[in-house]
Amino acid sequence: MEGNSGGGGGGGGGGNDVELLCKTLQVEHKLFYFDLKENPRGRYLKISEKTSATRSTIIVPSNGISWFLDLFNYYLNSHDQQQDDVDDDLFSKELQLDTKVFYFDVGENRRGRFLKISEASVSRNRSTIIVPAGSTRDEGWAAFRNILAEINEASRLFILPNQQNSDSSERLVGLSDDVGAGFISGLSSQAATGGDLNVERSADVVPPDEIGNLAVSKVAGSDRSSIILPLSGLKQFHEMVGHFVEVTKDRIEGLTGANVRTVDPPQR
DNA sequence: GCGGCTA
Repeated sequence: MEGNSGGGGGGGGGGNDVELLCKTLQVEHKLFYFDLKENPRGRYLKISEKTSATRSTIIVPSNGISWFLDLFNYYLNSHDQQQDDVDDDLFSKELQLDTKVFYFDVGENRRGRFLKISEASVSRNRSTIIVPAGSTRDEGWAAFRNILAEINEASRLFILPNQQNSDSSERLVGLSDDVGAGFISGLSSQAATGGDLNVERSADVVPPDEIGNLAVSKVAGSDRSSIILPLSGLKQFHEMVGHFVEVTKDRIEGLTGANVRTVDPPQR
């Protein structure tokens, strides 16, 4: 049931799980590692928080990534609307995915605000990560949310090469890092410029026909991975992230029989 | 260069 986890000698690429995407986020002095992995049982996102002397990890099933994304949007929005009499307890949510339960709680102390995410699963110790809201404008949560959004889309668009070279000799495919984070000029194909985007979770950003243009680069030994979307998809993606902020709030608050519940705080 | 988490 549990696989033979005792065989491997420690970190690195141990295990048969395939790494699809790795990202790193630094919030204040914490480091968060995002590893999208896949094994014959399915796909999951491993989120690790690394502190000076502590590391903790939660494992999010792939179907939970979008819920995490929604919840982070919820906390960002809720904090943005400066509601007067809101206690931190009202921000408690729990997310149930299969047999796991993730508890989301907002706390605050002298260091600032933070979001505590605890994973409770059967026969395994509860593990917790704490995400600082950030010093200004919740940039910590926002950065976390952005990475979740990227991974969420990546997981849906990811193409797993049929034949993987286990060696790290993979080369970048038609990609130059010099492009940077800016715009890719030219090629202004028939990308939808603004207008009405009917973005829903179930709707794919890029139709499957265009997936062939998708190029994925993996930098071996680096904490950076990049995904190249077709230009049309890129534009939609950009607008979609903004769109999510509005869509998500209704989703979270209007949840009916879904996985997320608002948790009533225990009475003191 | 922090510091929160709980069993």
